[in-house]
Amino acid sequence: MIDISHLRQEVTELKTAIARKKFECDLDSIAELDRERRECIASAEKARGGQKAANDEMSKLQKGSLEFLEKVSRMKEVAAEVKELEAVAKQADDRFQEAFLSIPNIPHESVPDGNSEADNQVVSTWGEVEGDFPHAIPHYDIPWFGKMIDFPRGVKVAGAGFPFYVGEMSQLVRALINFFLEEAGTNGYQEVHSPIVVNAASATATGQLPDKEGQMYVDTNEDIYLIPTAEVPVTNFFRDEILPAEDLPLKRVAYTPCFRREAGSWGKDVRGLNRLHQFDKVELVKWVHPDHSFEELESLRIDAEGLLQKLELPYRVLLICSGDIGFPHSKQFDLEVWAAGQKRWLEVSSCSNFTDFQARRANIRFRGPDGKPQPVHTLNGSALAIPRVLAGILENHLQADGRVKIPECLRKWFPQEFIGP
RNA sequence: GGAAGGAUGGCAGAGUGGUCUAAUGCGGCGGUCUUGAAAACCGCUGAGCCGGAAACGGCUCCGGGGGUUCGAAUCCCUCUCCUUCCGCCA
Repeated sequence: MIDISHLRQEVTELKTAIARKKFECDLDSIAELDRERRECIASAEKARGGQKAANDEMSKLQKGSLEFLEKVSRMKEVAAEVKELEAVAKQADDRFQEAFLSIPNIPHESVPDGNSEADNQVVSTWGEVEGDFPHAIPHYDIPWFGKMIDFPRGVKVAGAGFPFYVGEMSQLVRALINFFLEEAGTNGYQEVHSPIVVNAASATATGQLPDKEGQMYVDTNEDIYLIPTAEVPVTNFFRDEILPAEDLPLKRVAYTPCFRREAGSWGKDVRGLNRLHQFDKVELVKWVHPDHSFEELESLRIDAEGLLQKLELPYRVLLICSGDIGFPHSKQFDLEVWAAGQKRWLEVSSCSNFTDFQARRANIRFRGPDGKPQPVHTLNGSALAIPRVLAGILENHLQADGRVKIPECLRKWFPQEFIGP
């Protein structure tokens, strides 16, 4: 949800900004709905005020008196009128709110123009990208891959996209989770262990509903959703709260499984670990003062990048263009690992500043210097998504003897130097 | 799953149809007094929306939604959540 003053006072600027996102959105008629709504509310409140004043007088009259009875019959009309005007006002308000909620967040001025992912900018690259990897093969073609990550049994037990990680591979997953959590702790993020289901209110606050309903697994009996990312429960931790200004910035990290139906992407890049219905991810979330959110986005991205560097994985940083950025995002960086075997980039992290967009929906505020509550800015970033990092490790660290070298930083939780036959 | 009782301001807790613009207490903020502090005393004390340049004024909010009534924190329906007891259980 954007700041309504943009709609009232800077429609032209707002139009330009929204147009950059390639969203269809009729701001003129939404502004008109706002005017209608305010008119209706004003007349309903006026009528209601009159009714209240009359009621105060009535309370001073003798209950059964002639004057009282006269007044009752007169007030019946007023009551009906108030009811009618209030209904009209509520209708106008609902119409406006629904339309208003459909306005996407404003892209930051530093976000480049563009129509699609083809226009995303490569900000930087790190490591031996597209270098000399004589043994490189796609991770799913490594001879022992199927033994350690069992897809057929996952299909039998759950369905496609729900593999088992077996033995040393399971330990490696656990090592990655521990490594990510511990690094985040060092960087000042407090660890939380979160619910992995959320209610509709939470999913609406972060923007999954109504926009991406089809992407989530839902239990209609309980009206709860399996989370597509820890962003949803963790951001909602402070929903409907006013945070002490001195607590900002607040930083949290959570490991959770994530569930995505991936409807509509059937058959697209789904081999091996590239795209799963359930995967593990460590997520960073920040609530910050509005003045510092874009600096906080930089440090968030640097926190995520540090992990890839310690894992010795070549990667690039993409600045997502205005046409490819998400509905609630103001600015977004993606981190992509170079998968040397598949010879393609795999997205392992998305770091975003939502400015006040989620905070307004979620009603997360802090007290400004004037004592008035105002929305915080929220940010989050994967650090990192485990299966694709695993794919990166398998493809980039594969040795001539068919084993895979495990990065030094994981040694604490995974004592062996190699994994494989 | 069964039964009963609850949900009121930052917290505790009154209020069962008409100055409730919600008592009282605690906490918090400001002031008086004091060398300073404490105590005591005095004052203030939430959120949203509408109008307004502002000062300020109005409307809404007593878990959510709906209803009854001229009038609802208060009565009715419904949903959610909490507590206690019983049952089952990691």
